[in-house]
Amino acid sequence: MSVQPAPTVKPAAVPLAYAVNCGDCGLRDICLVEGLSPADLDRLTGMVSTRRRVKRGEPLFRAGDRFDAIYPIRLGFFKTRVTADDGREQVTGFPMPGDILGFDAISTATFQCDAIALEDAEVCIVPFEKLESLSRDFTALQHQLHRVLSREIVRDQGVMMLLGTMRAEQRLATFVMNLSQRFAQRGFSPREFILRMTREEIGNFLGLKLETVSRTFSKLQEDGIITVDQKRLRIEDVARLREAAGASCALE
Amino acid sequence: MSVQPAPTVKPAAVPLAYAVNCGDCGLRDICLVEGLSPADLDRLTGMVSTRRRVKRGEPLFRAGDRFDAIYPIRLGFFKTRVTADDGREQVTGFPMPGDILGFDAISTATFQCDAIALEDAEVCIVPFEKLESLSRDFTALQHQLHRVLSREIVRDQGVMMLLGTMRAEQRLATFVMNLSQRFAQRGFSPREFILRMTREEIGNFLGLKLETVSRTFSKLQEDGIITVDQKRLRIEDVARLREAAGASCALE
DNA sequence: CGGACGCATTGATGTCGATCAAAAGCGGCT
DNA sequence: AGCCGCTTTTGATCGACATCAATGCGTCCG
Repeated sequence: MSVQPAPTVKPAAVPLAYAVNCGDCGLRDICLVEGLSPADLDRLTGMVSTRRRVKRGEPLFRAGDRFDAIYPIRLGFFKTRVTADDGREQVTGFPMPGDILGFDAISTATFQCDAIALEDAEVCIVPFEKLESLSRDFTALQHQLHRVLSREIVRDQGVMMLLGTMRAEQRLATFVMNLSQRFAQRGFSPREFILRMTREEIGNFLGLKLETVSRTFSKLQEDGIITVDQKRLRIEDVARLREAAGASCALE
Repeated sequence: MSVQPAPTVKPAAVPLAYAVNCGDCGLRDICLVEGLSPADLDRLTGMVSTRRRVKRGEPLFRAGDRFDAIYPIRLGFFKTRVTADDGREQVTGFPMPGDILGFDAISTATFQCDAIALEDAEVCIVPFEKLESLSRDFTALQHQLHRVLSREIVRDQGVMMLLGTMRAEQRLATFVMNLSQRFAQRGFSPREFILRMTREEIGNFLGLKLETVSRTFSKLQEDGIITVDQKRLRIEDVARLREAAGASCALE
């Protein structure tokens, strides 16, 4: 099976690629654009005319790189990863189209994590100075920027909850619920999708070893809650999956 | 011993309390104020004339409360805590003077966590709409707000690294190193301080049980790295503590 | 076609931290 | 002072997940 550029089930109404401006972009409701007037949209679009493609396995940026833009994702999954001095790595998330990369870099003007494309991907380039400048003129954009930054903080709290208080099965169920919801938000099937990341990457994110991820997938499958075949995952019983997740799947 | 309003060792030059404006505040270098001109400071000060005291054990805000201001801490330790539907709790941090509470609330205009005072405390009240408005006029403030939001995201990445990859001793050593550094930044002794939180709260933050925290403190003490007597902690060997922390103590 | 490599699955065993339990220290209150 | 409750410490045991190991499967490539 070849690497697919988008999740299994394509939405009827929302062609993700090839939009030429933010107003037409299928991701407008998720990205920076919410609540902006058409005229405002034109100004925003003018700013993000540049795009960048990233090949599978390659970094969009690395920790230490100089920061000058944030990157809304147009296409493809990424992983973000921080590395400690002694080499320990922690995957901090799996951003997908509509999510925005680079907020960790604002504080020091230097990226603090690596962003690696898990498949061939494409991002918008939003020069941060321009964004700041535009958001001074332009209240709706300012609000939206602050909301998106805050949303990232809330997401991180959810991950802390997961890592700090959940057992393996709950972590994995929460992870699957979260992916499902995010696919749904983007117009894809919440019931069946392709896992873009390896068991090891999932495990690293969830604070588990890859063997535990594999075993736990198998157990959820034995229980009839999901079906997993390699990277293809289907949710068979949403209610019981939610139950297994402990009813708190607020990672995003 | 009674509850002390400030850490053990008082700095000579920086009286924290009783500053009447942001320019005089001992926390200016940590809080929102960095890089602002005197005139700018006056305008900022005008906005935060209100303060609020919070008694030990009481909440400054709770999850679900309506958001309209952020709260730079002037005095006292807090804990922030998120609660899952099923009652699981996760302490997400121990903010201290100079840290700012409430950024999790911007995205939904509703607080997502509880902020509980661990001792009698005092915060500034910064109405968020006014702050946004002022930061539109006022580039340095806008930058600083973005930096502080981003800093919070980076901090959270550090916590994920801790919860996802470290073993108990490493977690606790990292925690102590982090407290030490934050005291140092604020002009207090990095070598000796009072723990404002219980073993249970530490454990909850670090993803450990209180017994494990206690045992691990005892072990670090046996090894001559620290001395702990109830809530009083002294670092005896910074180098070995750093080593035990795995050389990555970047929680803040 | 066949071999090699990366990824996933499954089993056997080990270990760190959780859990259960008891006792002691300290602070607060009457 | 004296009692009570909360916090902390320490010990004994248990269990979930890590670790070590072997095998299988899919894909890529010579």
